[in-house]
Amino acid sequence: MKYSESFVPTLRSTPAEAEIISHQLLLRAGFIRKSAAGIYTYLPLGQRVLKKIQDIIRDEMDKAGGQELLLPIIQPAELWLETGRWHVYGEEMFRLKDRHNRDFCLGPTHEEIITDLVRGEVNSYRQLPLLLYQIQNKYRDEKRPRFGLMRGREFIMKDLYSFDKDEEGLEISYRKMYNAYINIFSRCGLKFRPVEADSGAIGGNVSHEFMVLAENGEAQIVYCTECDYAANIEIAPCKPDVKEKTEPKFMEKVHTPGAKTIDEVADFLKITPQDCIKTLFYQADDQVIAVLIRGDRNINEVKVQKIHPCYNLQLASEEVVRGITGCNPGYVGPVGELNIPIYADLEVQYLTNVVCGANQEEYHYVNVNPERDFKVKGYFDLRSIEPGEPCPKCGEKLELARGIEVGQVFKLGTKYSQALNAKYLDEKGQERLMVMGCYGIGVTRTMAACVEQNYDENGIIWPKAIAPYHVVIIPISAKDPEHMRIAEEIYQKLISAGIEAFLDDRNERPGVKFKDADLIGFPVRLTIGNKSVTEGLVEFKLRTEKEASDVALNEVVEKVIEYLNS
RNA sequence: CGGGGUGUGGCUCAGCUUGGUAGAGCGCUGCGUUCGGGACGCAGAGGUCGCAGGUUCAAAUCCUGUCACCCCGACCA
Repeated sequence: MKYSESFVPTLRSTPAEAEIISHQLLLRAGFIRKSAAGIYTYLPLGQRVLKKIQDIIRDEMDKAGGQELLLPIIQPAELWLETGRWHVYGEEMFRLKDRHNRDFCLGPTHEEIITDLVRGEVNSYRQLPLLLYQIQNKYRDEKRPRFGLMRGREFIMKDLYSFDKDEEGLEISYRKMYNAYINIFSRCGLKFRPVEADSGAIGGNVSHEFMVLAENGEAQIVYCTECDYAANIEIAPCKPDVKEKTEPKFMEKVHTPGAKTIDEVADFLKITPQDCIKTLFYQADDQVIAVLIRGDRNINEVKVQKIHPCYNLQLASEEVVRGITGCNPGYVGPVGELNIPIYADLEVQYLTNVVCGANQEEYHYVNVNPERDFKVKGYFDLRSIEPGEPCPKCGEKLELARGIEVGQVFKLGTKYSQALNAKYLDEKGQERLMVMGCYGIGVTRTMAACVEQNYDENGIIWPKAIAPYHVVIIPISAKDPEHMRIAEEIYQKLISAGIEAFLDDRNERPGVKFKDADLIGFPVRLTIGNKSVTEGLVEFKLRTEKEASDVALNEVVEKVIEYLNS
């Protein structure tokens, strides 16, 4: 492609709407443009990158036995009513009606539609296992689309669904996908980590997320410095810090004016947050529950939701807390009759003579002892793990990192085959439910994640495998016929050799061309200048390197190929 | 959905407090000088100031409503 004939609108200044680096650079370098909040147009360069990612995905899916198909975006409400998700999905779903007033939605995911397909066509164990996938747009009316491609309302996703006879079959399919994902993200040139994950609303019990490591990733993960253990912080199990019980003392009510937070209370009473019980009230659908945790710990809401299943869990409003306790949330505690379920973190049971709110404005209790002074529904692992704690697998130290979730694999089991009655006849003529798995990759998010991980102050640094073009050729002066002739010659040679070359033939000053080349992030840059004319040398520079080197004209193609294959 | 903020040429922004009929830089067009890291000069093109209503002789500016977009929180690939 020649720059003069291309549609690559680069921007000098960063559009005000872009906050994170991938959004800024993809806009500036002419890869994407926004159409509406969370909805983007992929310009030619962006589309090229997406296609490369998709091609890698296709290759690995096919190798793992997947078959590509294409499911509809517009899906009938009936299927979603059958699984109950028409209501569960709520506001997140884009809904529409046809002219006959029938309900449809834009598919946020495709479990329903694929299970419907398979239940109609597959009825014998001979037809299983089946691995079907698509690369398709997904629609989710996010409460808050943000960060450019990271959280869009329309995005491209690869989703594969596995249908197996039984759990053993599912295990095999799951392994295949897990390994395929490792291949895919490795080939994309990403630094990533598979981690154990929560299966969330999609359902199932076993799940892994694939996290691209990036400083401003939204997800927090912990990983072991010794073994291969890694998990989303949401599910990493915590061992309680067991403390020796001391002699219980008399519980007393003390005046603690203005001390509402744990830190303020600890400060006021000259104790540490570890000597406090933090009491939080949660709205769990239409019920209110209380959760107790040691003062220095953080509650993990995913874990709370596991032991108290509900659709929606959020901190209760101040009014609700007042309604139950009669006081400000800063002075609440488990002592006394709350008449709501109280759950406590495992560590709470080891506390003796600690402090908690007295359910009275400006008062706390001291020398509170669990079981003696209050009862709970049970002790569970309800907190978030912290860096430095022991690995649940080997006991060594855990470290914390941030990541961008680009893929997730789930064992669904029979959740959808049950709801949609997807059955087959086994060898004995017995009717059995298919056992399913689903496996997603956010294609557009992967592109953004890649930029988050590969950039410098001048622009994007694309990994070779997914760069929109391999090489940019810059003739220093478009007016110098010799520069142009040599540039054109190299351009043609590269193309003949199957290399994706981009010739910057614009009549611009060299600085402009260098800036754009860096911004766009071509892995290799070839500069043709006077030295090319007089000495037959071309400047060869890698986007990842600071320094350039001179290469003889007739060795350039070879050198490029050598680098691209390395 | 709660909280905060912003809408003025393609992009970044000033003007708004104190109403008087729209500006700068970048980008774009033409000519000239330049030419190895976002050049310079001259001459141009381009804006119903998000939209609707109101106040006023007069509204980008004041008032009301509305829409869009961005950021922070709770949910997700």
